Amino acid sequence: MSKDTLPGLTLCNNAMLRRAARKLGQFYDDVMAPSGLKATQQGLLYQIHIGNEPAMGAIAASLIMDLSALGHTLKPLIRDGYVETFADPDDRRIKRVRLTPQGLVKLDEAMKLWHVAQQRFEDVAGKDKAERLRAALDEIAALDFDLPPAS
Amino acid sequence: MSKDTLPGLTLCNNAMLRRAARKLGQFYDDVMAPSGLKATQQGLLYQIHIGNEPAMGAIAASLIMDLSALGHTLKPLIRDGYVETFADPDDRRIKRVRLTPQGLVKLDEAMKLWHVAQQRFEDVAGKDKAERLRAALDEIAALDFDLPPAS
DNA sequence: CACGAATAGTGGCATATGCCACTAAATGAA
DNA sequence: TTCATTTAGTGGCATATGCCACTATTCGTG
Repeated sequence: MSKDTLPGLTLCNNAMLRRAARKLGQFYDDVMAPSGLKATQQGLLYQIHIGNEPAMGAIAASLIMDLSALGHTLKPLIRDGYVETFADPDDRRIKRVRLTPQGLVKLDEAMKLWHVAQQRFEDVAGKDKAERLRAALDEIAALDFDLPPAS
Repeated sequence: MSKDTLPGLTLCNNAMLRRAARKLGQFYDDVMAPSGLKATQQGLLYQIHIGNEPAMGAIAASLIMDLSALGHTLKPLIRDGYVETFADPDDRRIKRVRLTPQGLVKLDEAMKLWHVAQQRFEDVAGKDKAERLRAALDEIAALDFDLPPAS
């Protein structure tokens, strides 16, 4: 195939996903900036909030995030006093996570901005389209790419 | 709203996008691992390849990526000898990028793996669904979130 | 009970991305 | 031509994510 007629990056599912994620991330981050939180941090605080003092592993699993990545991401939030951790009394391997009172206040503040971004997105993209998109993304997150065992 | 009935993260467009991106990224990275390249790097090499010695700004724009982020991402590829840069003779502010011969070889190798991942994804997700998804993601990338000027 | 296997996290290292302040180069207007 | 402005990148700093090797616990079994 000649270079001039090569298909663009529009063909790679992964590349398109990342590109859209950068775009949307920049927008949400922008709107949330006044709170001092990135959209990812707001999302993480929210996830912790709706969980029942979730274990790190549980959070990582629901966000489809590497456990160590979660640990790293949590650090600035702990440092800033929004989140605290404690060992599960029944299984000391397990570390549970919860919001501090300040974390709760900050989350409230951030959620207001999140609503603005979310609303703006749905206004621009269309509510139906947004909903269908989220459903499609949720499906992808649930896919199983494992090849069946060779035997 | 009570904590028990709070909606999950399934409602945030941005969070869902990032979550799906992590999932798919892990899969593509996994398949491409034998080449020593991450999916992002393969995508970047490809983008450079199909461009005509593109300027950094042009690459950043088409990937919707911050210019400085592109610079950072390029560094390991330059260090490993896959990519080289040179100043545009007509405008020395502009830095153009091209693959080295080794970069071209590496890209070929990576593309073979990319095809495997891409094919597997489409087998599992469905070809139609994948195509519709990419189209939706492309639309998002093209959206304009700016509010009309206040005046 | 003793010990090997499985589970949950941590820390180090590397890439992915962004923002901001700063520099170099090109441009346009006085 | 001169100088303010705009354009294109760079470097530093910070977060986002992942993998791997390693430690601490718990569990299951002989």
